[in-house]
Amino acid sequence: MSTLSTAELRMPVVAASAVREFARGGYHGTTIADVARDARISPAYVFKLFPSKERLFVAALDDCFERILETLAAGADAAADQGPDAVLDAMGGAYAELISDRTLLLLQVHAQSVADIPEIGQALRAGLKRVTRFAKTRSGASDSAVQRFVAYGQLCHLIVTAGIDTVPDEWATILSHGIRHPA
Amino acid sequence: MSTLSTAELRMPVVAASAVREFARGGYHGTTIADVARDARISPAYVFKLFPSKERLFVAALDDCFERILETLAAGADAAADQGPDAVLDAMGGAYAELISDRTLLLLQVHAQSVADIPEIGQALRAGLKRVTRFAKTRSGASDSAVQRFVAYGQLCHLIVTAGIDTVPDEWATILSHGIRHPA
DNA sequence: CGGGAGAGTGAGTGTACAGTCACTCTCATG
DNA sequence: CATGAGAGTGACTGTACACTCACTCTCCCG
Repeated sequence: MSTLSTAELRMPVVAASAVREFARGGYHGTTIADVARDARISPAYVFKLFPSKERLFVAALDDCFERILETLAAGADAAADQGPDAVLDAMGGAYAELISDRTLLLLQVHAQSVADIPEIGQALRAGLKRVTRFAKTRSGASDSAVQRFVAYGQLCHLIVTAGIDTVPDEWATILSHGIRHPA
Repeated sequence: MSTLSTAELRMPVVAASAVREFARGGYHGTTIADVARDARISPAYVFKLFPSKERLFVAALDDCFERILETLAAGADAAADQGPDAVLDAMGGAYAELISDRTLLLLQVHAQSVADIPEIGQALRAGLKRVTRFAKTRSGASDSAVQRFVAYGQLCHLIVTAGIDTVPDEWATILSHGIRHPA
């Protein structure tokens, strides 16, 4: 095989593969070989680009939050009404659409589950910090409205990961009611 | 070593060990040997009591929800004001106290992360069904109040797993404000 | 006392995986 | 064309782990 790329160009591609694969299997349930296969490179080369599995996961998580922030910004900008609550609502809609393919949602849940690994916990907090601050400053909503925004986001994560949206039962509709199409 | 117990008595003890160990390491990050060590039996005997690691995890999760239900019931009974919102609030307080040692909280987060394993997803939904139904019927609160109850519970899980309660920064207080002592 | 049921284990087996290393191949430059 | 920097890999290592099996030991019942 010939030289197709530089390490600088290859890294974000591998990070994107890591997002997909870690979202599918979680940290412990995903192998370097899985990511390498998705990125069409050898497992050995993954270790040339990232020093360890932990750092690869962190790169994936950073990418995940980067995309979320972009989406929230776009959603906020597209809001017809630029009042605080309307902007927050528009962000919620944009987020719901973003995670309709489940990948970024699952990665966050997996990250929560291995947040006791110091570097991962730190990356998770950094991402949440960015999301919280952006939601607050861009919308100008009250602290409690921002808190509610995040809380219902977490509920949405639960609904999708547990497959509650596919349960046609009353308890399931209580939890899912009004949550925007986690299709 | 002598015969100390019957399988029937041993099973719940091992399940309790499984709750502790799986809460610590998650499904993929915990070995049967870890659980066996905690329960002071050999790894081989764990497989005499439970047919597979998956089923052991399910047993742990069932135990976890059993304890949560008991706690919610006790909290509700102890409420001075038996109005719907007051009962729900009392349940929230009891839950906050229950998960102050993080074990049951972490197990739920780990369960969410491996809910794509069919048996585990099923057990998770069964637990959530019990919690949701109990919260609704025992309190008599509105659907949206019950939904809010669960949503803020999930926010609480995020705060604890990500260690947000230890961050002395404004974004962290926005998320943590009013959440009862996740110490 | 003989035997059988059930508690409990030691010693494996097969496999999978994080990380390493010596190596090749390509290409730009002097 | 020589060389060297950097892209990329095959083959390996050491270890860890889910699960199995043949076995022992104890105690109860006839």
